Amino acid sequence: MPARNTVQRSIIEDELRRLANHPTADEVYEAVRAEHPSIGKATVYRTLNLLSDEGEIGRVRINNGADRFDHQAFAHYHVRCVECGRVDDVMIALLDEGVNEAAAEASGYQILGHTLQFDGVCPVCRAGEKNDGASTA
Amino acid sequence: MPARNTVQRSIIEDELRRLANHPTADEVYEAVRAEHPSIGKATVYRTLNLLSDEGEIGRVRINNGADRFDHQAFAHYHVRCVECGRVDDVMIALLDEGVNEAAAEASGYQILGHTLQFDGVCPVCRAGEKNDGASTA
DNA sequence: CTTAATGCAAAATCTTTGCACCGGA
DNA sequence: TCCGGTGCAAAGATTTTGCATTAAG
Repeated sequence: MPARNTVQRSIIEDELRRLANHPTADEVYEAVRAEHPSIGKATVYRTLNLLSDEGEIGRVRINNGADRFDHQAFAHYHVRCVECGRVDDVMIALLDEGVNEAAAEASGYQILGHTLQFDGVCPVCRAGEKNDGASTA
Repeated sequence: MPARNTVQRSIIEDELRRLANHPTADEVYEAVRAEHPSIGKATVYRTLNLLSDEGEIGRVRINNGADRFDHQAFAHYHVRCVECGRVDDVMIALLDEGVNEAAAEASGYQILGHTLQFDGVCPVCRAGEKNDGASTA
């Protein structure tokens, strides 16, 4: 396959693992640039795309705009805070295969997989709005 | 509740219902503009956002770029064709509430809801690539 | 009459691409 | 050597915003 083992590539992969959470491509870029100012944004985007295509890393598409990348390649679910936009892992059992089969029957599609994303309020934001109502930033 | 009942608003809502499928904001805009050339793109985007915030319509975020809007407000799932990008409804039973509860426990979030999106190949695209050779990795 | 909603275009986001040069295998 | 990778900036795609004007209530 492709993949030439460049320095940039491991730097980016490293940084992603270090950020550990679910950074956007731009956040990875900023982090990388902090230590290696000469690395270009395009390289970060290209590399992240490459890695996720290869299955080395995961990509989480969130309702808030930017894609986020996940250092964990194996399938798992995510939850997004509707208040602050943070994204965390949801380590619950994967849905039964029967769900995919039911979807195939209901839609006529050949189902390749699924994505389950939860929406909620993270512990921090819950604490911050003890009261309720008006979400003031 | 809607704030002000403008003509544009019902035109846009109407058009969305007529398109029926899962058009992007831009597709709605084009359709609306065909009959009402004076309506601006920003109004379409603003109205679509407004309606989905109000829960009048649904919003589906897809992996291929633009958001799509759904004239059906009630919760249901979607499948996206990885070949052509088409989006269709998947009318299967909603996941058990237990899933949300499990997610809440696993993440510490207060879970408000979830989104389940399937990826697959639509009937049309499957027909177009008859020979598959079972090489689906 | 009041003021939210509209329309237009410019601005803001996020991501990809063209091109010349560089470095890994 | 050879050609994919890189860096830079400009181009693309999508969505939002500022502001004067219009129209709903």
